[in-house]
Amino acid sequence: MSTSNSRVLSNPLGLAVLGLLMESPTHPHAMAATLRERGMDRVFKVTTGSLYDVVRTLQRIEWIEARETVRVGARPERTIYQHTALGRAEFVRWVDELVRTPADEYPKFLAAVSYLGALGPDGAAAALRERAERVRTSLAEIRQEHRRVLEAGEVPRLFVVETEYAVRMLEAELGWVEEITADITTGRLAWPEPVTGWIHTESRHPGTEER
Amino acid sequence: MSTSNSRVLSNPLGLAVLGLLMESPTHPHAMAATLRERGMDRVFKVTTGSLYDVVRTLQRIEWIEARETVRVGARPERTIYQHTALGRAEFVRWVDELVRTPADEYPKFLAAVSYLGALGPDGAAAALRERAERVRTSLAEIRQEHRRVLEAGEVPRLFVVETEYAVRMLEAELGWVEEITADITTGRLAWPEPVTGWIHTESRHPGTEER
DNA sequence: ATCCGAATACTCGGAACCGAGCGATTGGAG
DNA sequence: CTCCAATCGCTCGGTTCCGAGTATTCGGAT
Repeated sequence: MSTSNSRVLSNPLGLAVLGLLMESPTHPHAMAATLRERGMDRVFKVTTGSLYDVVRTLQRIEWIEARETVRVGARPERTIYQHTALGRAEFVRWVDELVRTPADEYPKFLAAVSYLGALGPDGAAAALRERAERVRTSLAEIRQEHRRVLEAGEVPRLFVVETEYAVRMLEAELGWVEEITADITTGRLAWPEPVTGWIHTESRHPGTEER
Repeated sequence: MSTSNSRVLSNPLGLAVLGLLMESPTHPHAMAATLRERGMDRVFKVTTGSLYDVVRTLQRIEWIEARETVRVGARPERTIYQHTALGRAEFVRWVDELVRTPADEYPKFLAAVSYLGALGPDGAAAALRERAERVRTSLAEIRQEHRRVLEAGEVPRLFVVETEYAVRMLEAELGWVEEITADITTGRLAWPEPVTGWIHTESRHPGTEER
C-alpha cells in the first residue's frame, strides 16, 4: 500500500544519470545531450521516455533530489537534479555489484546462431559473411574514434577502458564468425540430413516477395 | 477493424517458439519445459508470462495457429499450436536477419566498466578478480556440458554451435578482465588525480561522510 | 520583416514484460 | 484410504519501457 518504495532500480540508465550527477547537477534533457555527445549512447540505451522515468524513480528512492527548477527565457521549465549522499554511496555499490556479478544476457545473435541450420550451408555462409563485413566496419570506426580520443590528449585511459572492452568483444565475435564460416564452406561443419530438406526449401520461394 | 496487426514481433522468444514448432505441434507449457530441458534457457529468456504473450502475438500475425485444444484427464485444457506456411518462411527470414545484422546490445558489464574509476584501483581489482572467478566457473560448466553432449554421440555439431560461440565470448571477456586487472595492479592503468578523491572516499563509511 | 527548420524540454498512453498466484490433479508415503 | 508435495497449464495485473507527439523558442536565410 505505501507507494512501493521498491528500493531497486534495474535500468542501467540510472547509473548513467548518477554518473553525470557525480560531475555536476543537471536536468534530464541536458543529460541525454551529454550522453550522446560523449558517445555513451553506445553503452546505455538513451531513450527520452525511459530517462524521465528513471529520474523519477531515482528521486523517489532518494538517490537524487530536485535542486531547483529554472526557466531560461520563456522555454519550458527545467528541473535540475543533484545526487544525495545516499546516491553517491549507492552509485559505487551499484558499479561494484555489476562488475562482480556476471548477469544473464540474451544477445540476439546467440539466438540466431542456435537456428543457423535453418539457413542451409549456403544461406548461413552468406549471412555470416555479411555480418562479418558489418562488424569489421563498426570495429574500424570504434578503433579510429578511440585512437583519436587518446592521442588528442586530454582523456586518461581509465575513462576509455570500456571501449577497449567493446573492441575486444567485437574482435572475438568477428573471429568466431570467420572461423565458422570457413568450417561451413570447407564442409567441416556438416548439415545433417533431416535439416537439409527441413526449412531451406521454404525460403526459396517466398511467394509475393523477392530480395 | 484495424486491430493493429503490427506485423512485427521483436521478442526472440518468438523465434524459439517457431523453432520448436518446426519439429512438431505443441502447447506453451510444453514449450517452456522443452526449452529448459535442452538448456535453451541460456539462450532465450523463458518466462511464462512472456511466453503466452508471444504465442498470442504469433497467432495474431498468423505465423502460427491453434490446432486443437485438448484435455488430458481432467487437467487444465491445453491449446496446441502449429506453424503456418507464413510462419515457416518468416522463421527463416528472421534468423537470416538476426545473423546478418548486428543489433545494438547494452550488456551491463559494459556500463559497469565505464565507471570502473569509481571503485578506485584496489576496489576495481578486487571486483574484477571476483568476476573472473565466476566467469571461470560457468565457463567450466558450459565446456563440460558441451563435451558431454558431443561425445555422448547423438547430437551433430551444427545443433550446438551456439555453445561454441558462447564459450568464445566468455573466454574473450575473461581474457580482457585478467589483463585489465594486471594493468591495474602493476600501475599500467593509472587513476588520475580528480577521481582518486572522487567517490572512493564515500564507500568507505556509508554513514554521514566527510572528505 | 518573415518564414522555416532545428533545438529545447518534457508528457502521455499504449505496448511489452514478467512473476506471483490459482485451481486443479496426480503420485506416492504412511 | 488420506494427505501432502509436486506437477500441470495458464491468467492476471502491476510495473517498466519507450517513441510519437506537443508546444515553444531561437537562429539564420530569404
